Amino acid sequence: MRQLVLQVLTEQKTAISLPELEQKFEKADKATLYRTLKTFEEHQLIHSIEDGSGSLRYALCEDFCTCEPEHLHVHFSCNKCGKTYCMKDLPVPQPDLPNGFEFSSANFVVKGICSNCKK
Amino acid sequence: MRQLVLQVLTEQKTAISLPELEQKFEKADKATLYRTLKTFEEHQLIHSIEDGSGSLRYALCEDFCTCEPEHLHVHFSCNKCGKTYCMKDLPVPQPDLPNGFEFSSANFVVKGICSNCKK
DNA sequence: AAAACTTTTGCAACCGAGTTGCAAACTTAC
DNA sequence: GTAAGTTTGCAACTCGGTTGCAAAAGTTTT
Repeated sequence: MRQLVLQVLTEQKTAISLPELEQKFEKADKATLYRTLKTFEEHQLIHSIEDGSGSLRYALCEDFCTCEPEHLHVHFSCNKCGKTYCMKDLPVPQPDLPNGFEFSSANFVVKGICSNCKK
Repeated sequence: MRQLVLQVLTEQKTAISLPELEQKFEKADKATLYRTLKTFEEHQLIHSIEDGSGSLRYALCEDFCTCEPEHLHVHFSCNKCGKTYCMKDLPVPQPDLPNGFEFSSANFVVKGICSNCKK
């Protein structure tokens, strides 16, 4: 099962949500897929994005990604097709927080129209 | 009802979620509060933040806020107390998107420990 | 002030994403 | 082959959000 999920993930060009993953299989149980994603995430194989669609989306991490703040990248969520892209070349800036606030992670999602829908 | 909700909102130092708002009242119905927030949001009195807590949070907009991209600010979500702060002084940077991608909005949430929990 | 109409509210039901307990199926080790 | 550990599937449940509908409250018209 995990191997199959991994395969689907590698084939994806955009981040996938649990419900979408369910549909890809029709056979596997939601709970299994859910736990698979959690396991992958724990082992830093994938990262999760809160794109505001109501469901978390997941995408493969880069090789050697340690999921540290410096490695975070911007995500783009298309208002039209709903796809969520990993902008791996766009690092998340670390803003100057006020005194006493400690940065540990960040979620930066840009919304708009993707190049595919724009055409 | 709306007046009461507005009052609660002005008293808040951090963004509030629908379930939290419900608790503040004990009397009013979820649906009423829900619709109130939606109405406020439509009229750009408040803005919503997806802080990844599983529930949307709302906070009052600044006077004359038009909710345009340039007016967006960073939000900070504390991992300890769960509060979500509006960093009104920190504008959301507009990253250089690849060709064909059109920016329309953004959600930038920094996570970590807030100054209050740090003490 | 009553009638007609509009708006707001409360209830109940529902949906969808995520999550968990538990027992069955499967692996691996001995 | 049996015991121990792991993975899977089912079912049930939680929780935030959302909607239809009818009652209540508020407005306007006459």
